[in-house]
Amino acid sequence: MHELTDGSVEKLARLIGDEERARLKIQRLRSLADVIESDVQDEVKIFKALSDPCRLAILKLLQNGEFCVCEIMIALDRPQSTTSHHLSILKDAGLIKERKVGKWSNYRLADGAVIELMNQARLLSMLQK
Amino acid sequence: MHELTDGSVEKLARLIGDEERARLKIQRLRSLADVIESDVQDEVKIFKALSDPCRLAILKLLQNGEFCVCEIMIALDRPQSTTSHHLSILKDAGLIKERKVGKWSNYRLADGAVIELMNQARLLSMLQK
DNA sequence: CTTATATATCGAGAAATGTCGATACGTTTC
DNA sequence: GAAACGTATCGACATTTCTCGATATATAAG
Repeated sequence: MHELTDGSVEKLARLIGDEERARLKIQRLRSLADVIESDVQDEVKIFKALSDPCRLAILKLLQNGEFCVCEIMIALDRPQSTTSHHLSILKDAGLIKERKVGKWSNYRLADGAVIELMNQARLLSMLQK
Repeated sequence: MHELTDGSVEKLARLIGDEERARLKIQRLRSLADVIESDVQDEVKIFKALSDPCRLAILKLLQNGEFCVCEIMIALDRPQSTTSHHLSILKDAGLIKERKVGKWSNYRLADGAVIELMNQARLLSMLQK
C-alpha cells in the first residue's frame, strides 16, 4: 500500500536502538489501529451528518418537536431541494426519523442520544474559551 | 437573500387559511432559527474534525495515552504530512493538545468530553442495528 | 557549523460535498 | 383523470476537503 511503511520500520528501529523492540512497538501500534479502524465507519457517517451548519440547525429545530419539510425550509430560509437533501443525509445517518402523513413528511429526532451528542459538543466548544 | 422567502410566506398563508396566523408561525420559526444558528459554528468545527476516518482513528488511539507524530503515522500507516495535517485540524478544533519535547510533538486528548462524544456516537450507531 | 532528525507548511491534483433549479413522484381535491 | 400541492431525486456547477510529495523550520548531534 504505502511505500512509507518499510522505511518507517527502519527509522523507528534506529530511533529505539533495538530493532527487535522497534518491531514489537510497531506491531503493537498497528494492532491497536486495526481494532480501531474496523468499526469507525458508522461513527464517521454520524459525525459527517452533524458537520454542516444547516443540518445542525435542523437538529436543533427538531429539539422543539416534529416538523414537516415545508416548515423546516422556512425556518432555515433554504430552498426545498436543499432542505430535503439535508434531511435525507440526517435520516441516512440515523439521527432523525420520518413519519409520512398524506403528502406531508414529518421529521423528528431519532433518539435522545442525538441531543446528548450536541450537548457534549457545545460543552467542548465552551471549554475552549 | 433568498428570493424564496416571500413566496413561501404566501404559500403557508394559503396552507393555514389565515394569513395573520401564517405570518406569526413564520416569525416563530424564523426566531427559533436565529437563536439556533448564532452559535452553531464552533460545534460544526468540532463535528467536522470528527468526521474523517483517519482523525477518528487518531482520537481512538489517543485514548490509550500520549503519542508523538512518528508513532501516530505508523499506527495509521499514512505519510507524515498527512498525519500532521490531521493533527492540526484536531488541535484547531480543541479536541487534542500538544506537548513539545525537544524535536518531538506529543499529542493527547484535550478533555474527557472527547471520549464521551465518541461514546455517544457509538451508542447511536448501535441503536441503528 | 554541518548534518540528521522530527514536524509543519505549501501547493497541486483528485475526490467528496453543498447548492439549487428542473423535473419526477405520490397524494389529495375537484 | 386533471390540476394542485408537498416532497424526493437529478444534474451541473462551485466550493471544500483529502492526500501526498516537496520544501521549510526547528532542534539535536557530531
